[in-house]
Amino acid sequence: MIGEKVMVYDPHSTEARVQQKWRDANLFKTEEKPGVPKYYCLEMFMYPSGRIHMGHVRNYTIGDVVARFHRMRGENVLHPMGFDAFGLPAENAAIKGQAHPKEWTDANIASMKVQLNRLGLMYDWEREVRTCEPGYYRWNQWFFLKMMERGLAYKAKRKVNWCPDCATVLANEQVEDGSCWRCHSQVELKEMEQWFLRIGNYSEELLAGLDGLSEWPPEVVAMQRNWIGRSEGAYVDFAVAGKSEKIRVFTTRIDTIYGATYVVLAPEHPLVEAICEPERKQEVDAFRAAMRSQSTHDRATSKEKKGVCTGAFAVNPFSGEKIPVYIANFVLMDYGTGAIMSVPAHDQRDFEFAKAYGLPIRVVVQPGGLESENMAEASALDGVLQDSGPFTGINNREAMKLMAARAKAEGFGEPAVTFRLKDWGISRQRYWGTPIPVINCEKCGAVPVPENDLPVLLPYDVPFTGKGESPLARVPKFVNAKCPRCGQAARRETDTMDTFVDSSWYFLRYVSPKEDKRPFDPEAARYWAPVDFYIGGIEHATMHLIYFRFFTMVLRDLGLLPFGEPAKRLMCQGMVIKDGAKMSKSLGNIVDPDAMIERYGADAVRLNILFLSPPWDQLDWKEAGAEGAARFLNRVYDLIEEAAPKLVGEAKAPKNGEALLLRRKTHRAIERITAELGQRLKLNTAIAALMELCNAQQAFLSGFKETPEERFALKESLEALVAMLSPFAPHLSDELWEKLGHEGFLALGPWPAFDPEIAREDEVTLAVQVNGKLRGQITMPLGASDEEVLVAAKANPKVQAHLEGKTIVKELVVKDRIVNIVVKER
RNA sequence: GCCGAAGUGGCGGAAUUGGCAGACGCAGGGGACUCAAAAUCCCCCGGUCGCAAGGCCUUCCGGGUUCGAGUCCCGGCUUCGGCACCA
Repeated sequence: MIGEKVMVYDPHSTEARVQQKWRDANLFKTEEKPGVPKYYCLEMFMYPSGRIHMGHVRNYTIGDVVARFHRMRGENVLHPMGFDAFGLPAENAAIKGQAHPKEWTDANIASMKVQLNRLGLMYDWEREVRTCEPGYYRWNQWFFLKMMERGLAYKAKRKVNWCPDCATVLANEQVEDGSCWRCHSQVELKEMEQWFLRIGNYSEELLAGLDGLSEWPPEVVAMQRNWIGRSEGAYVDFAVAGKSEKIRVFTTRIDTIYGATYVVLAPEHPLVEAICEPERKQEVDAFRAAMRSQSTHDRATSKEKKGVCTGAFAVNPFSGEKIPVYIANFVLMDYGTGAIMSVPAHDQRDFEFAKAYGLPIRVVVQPGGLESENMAEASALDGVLQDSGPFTGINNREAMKLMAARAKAEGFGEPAVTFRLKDWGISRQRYWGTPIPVINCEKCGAVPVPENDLPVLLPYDVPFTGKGESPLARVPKFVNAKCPRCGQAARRETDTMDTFVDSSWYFLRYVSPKEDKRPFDPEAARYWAPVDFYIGGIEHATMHLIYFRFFTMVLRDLGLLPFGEPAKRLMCQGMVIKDGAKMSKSLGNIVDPDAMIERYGADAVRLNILFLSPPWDQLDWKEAGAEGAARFLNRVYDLIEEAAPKLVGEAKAPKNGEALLLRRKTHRAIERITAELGQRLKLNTAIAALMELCNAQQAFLSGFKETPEERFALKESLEALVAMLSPFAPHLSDELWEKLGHEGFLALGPWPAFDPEIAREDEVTLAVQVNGKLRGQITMPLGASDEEVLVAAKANPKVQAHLEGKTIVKELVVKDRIVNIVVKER
C-alpha cells in the first residue's frame, strides 16, 4: 500500500526548479566535437502566428524525445529552433492598423518562445534563426544572384492569380475555391512579369533522388513522384496545309498517330492567330475571349469539352492525311507544347470531344474485337496496329519506338520527356519578404545588384493599404536607384520573394547562425549536415519538401555542399484534431497548450500527446488522457519516494527468484524501448512499456523483502525507469534521478545498458492448438525439442479431450511458440 | 476519375510482420479506506449460450491460399488524404 502518501508531487514547482538548473548549467548549448558522432534532429520551424497550438506541441515533443534519446546515448546532438518570420499575416496585421510587421513578428516570437520553453524543449537558443533578419535574408539574395549567374533565375511573363478588388497578385495558397481569401471576389488570370527559379532543370534528379530516400514515408515519395509527373513520349510536327507554320504536339501514344482525326491547340497557343482562316476568325476570337475571362477555378472544374474549328488543316507527317485544327478548353498551354493530336478511339478526352463535334473515330490499336462504329468509350488497351500504313500488324508497344525513331530520322519529330513540375515563380507583390536584388534599367534591363551592395534592406516606413502593387513601390527612397551597369537612374525591383525560399535552406544556417561572410560555414555544415531526422506536417510534401531538396542540389552545384539531399529520414506527424474536426478558431474547439500545462504540467502534456497514438497517425485530442498521464507520473513519483530510502544498503546481483524476474522484465523493457526510440519511433508503445515496467515495480515493492538481491534488482529497475522516462518527462525524471542519489542531468545520460543474457527467459508458455483452435497451454524450458513439446502437449487434459476418438493427421511445432495438432474423425 | 493510406471492444490504440486477438491507457461496474467526498488501492470489463465446467462467434463485407490469416492473394463496401482534362 502506497496510499497513505499525503505529499503528491507538484509539477509546476518541479518544472520551474528543474528548468532553472538547466539554464544555470547552459545545458542545451551545442558545439562541434570532432570525433564524436553527430545527430542532427530537426523539426520544421514555426511561423510566428502568436500562439502555439497542439500541432506544434506534438511536432516538437516528438523531436525533443528523439533528440534527448540520442544525446543520452552519447551522440553530439544538434536540435535547433527558429522562426519562418516573413509572410502575409504580419502584413495583414499592419493593413488592419494593428502593428508594423516587424513589431508584430517580434512580439509573437517572444511570446511563443516562452510557450516553447515551458514545454521543456531542449533547444540551443543561441542558434535561433529568424528569416526576417537582414543577416539571414541577405543570403536569400546572394543565392538568387548566384542562380542568376547560372541562368537558374530568370524573368518571364506568366499568368498569375489576380484579385481585381484588392488589385494584387495572390499566391496559389491564397486562392480558396477560385476566390480571393480576403475579399472573396473571383480570382482572374493576369499576365505579369515574374521571377522564376529553374527547378525544372532538376526534374530528373529530383525524381531519381526519390529512390534513395528509403527512410522517407512512401506516401510522401509517391506524392512527389506524381507532382514531378515525368512522362515519356515524342514530339511530332504537323505542317499546316497551305501555310509555312508547323504545329508541334507532344504525345505519349505516337503508336496511335494513324488514328489521329484532328489536332487541338490550347486557346492561348501563339499559332492560333497565324493559322486561323478569316471566315472562322470571329468565332475563334470569341472563344478565346471567353476562355480568357473564365477563372482558373471554373476552367479546371468544368469537365465539358468545348472548342471551335480554326478552319486550318494539319498534315499528318506519317500518312499525309489532312485533318482539321481546333482550339479547345481541355488543352492546356502550360503542359507539353500546348498542342495535341487527337485520337478519339484511344483517348477518352479526345473521344468525348469527337462525339460532341461529330469528328471521326478510327481504331488503330486492335486488342481484339474493337469496332470504330460502336464504341462507348475510348480504348487504352495494347494490341496490334491496324490501318497504320507500313506499321500495320506490329505490336503497338514495339511500334512506339519504331515510329519515334522514324520521326527523328525524317526530321519531323523526336523522342521526348516532359514534366508536370513547373518552374517556381517566386515574385510576390508584398512588403514582408526578401527584396529581390535586381535593378530595372531602361537601357540595360534587369541588372543584378552587385554582391557588395547586399543586403538590399527592407525599408521600415512604408504605407500599408492592402491595395495595388507591392507597398515597396510607394517608397521613393527604395525604388529610386542607379543602374549598377550604366549608372543611369533606374527602378529597383519592388517584388519580394516567396517565403518558401527562406525555408529552403534554413537547416544549413543553424550550423553557423552567426556567420556573416558566407551563408554558412562549410566546415560546420560538413560536420552537422545533412539532417538525420526531420519532422513536420505532410502538407509540405509537394511544396517545402521539394524546394528544400531543389535548393540543396543547387547549393551542391555551387560547390557549397558535398551532398544533394537535405534529410536522411523524414517523419510526417499526424494532424491533431478535436471532436473529429480540425482545431480552428471558427469552430471554437482550440485547445490551448498553456491551459493544459497549467492543469497537468508540461511533462504530462508531453507524455499524453505521445501516448494517444503513433506519431504519424491523426490524433483526436482527449483531455481525459492528460489526466491519465498525470496519474502515471504521480505513480512513478510515489514509487520512488517510497522505494528510495529502502535502496540504501548492501546490494548483490540475484541468481534466482522474484528479484531475477524483475531484472528480466527490466532488461526486456530496455530492449523494447531502445528499439522504439532508435528505430521504430512508435512512441506510444514505448510509453506503454514504461507503464508496464512501473506496474511490475509496484508489485515488487509491495512484497519487497529488503535482501541484497532484491535491493539490487529494484535499484537497477527504478534507475532504468527514470532514465528511460526522461526523454518524455524530462523535468520529473531529473528530480527523481536526484532522489535516487545521482547528480547531474539525465539529458547527458546514461541510457540504461541492455544485457541479453538477463533478458532471456528460461521458460516459455506455448499455446496448444487442435485443428487451429486454442485448447490449452503448456510451460516448457526455452528451446525444448519438438518431441518433448508434443509429449507435454498430448498429456494436457484439455488437449486430450479434443484428441479422444480422433486420428492424428499432422503435428506441427513452432519452436518456443505454438503447437498445432491436426486431427480427423476416425 | 487516378494515386496513396486506413477500417480491430463503449473510446484511444496493442499484436516481435503468418503463430495464444484486444498489451497499455481512458471511460464504466463492484469493493476497501473515509462521518462524507476527493485522492489512492484491490477486483471485473468484446459478444453470445450456460448454474458451472465449458462451448460457439468475433479484427468492414464476401471468397481464396495455409496445419494456422487482423497480418498474404482476389473481389466489393466505407472513411480520410493528395492530384485532378498532364495529352
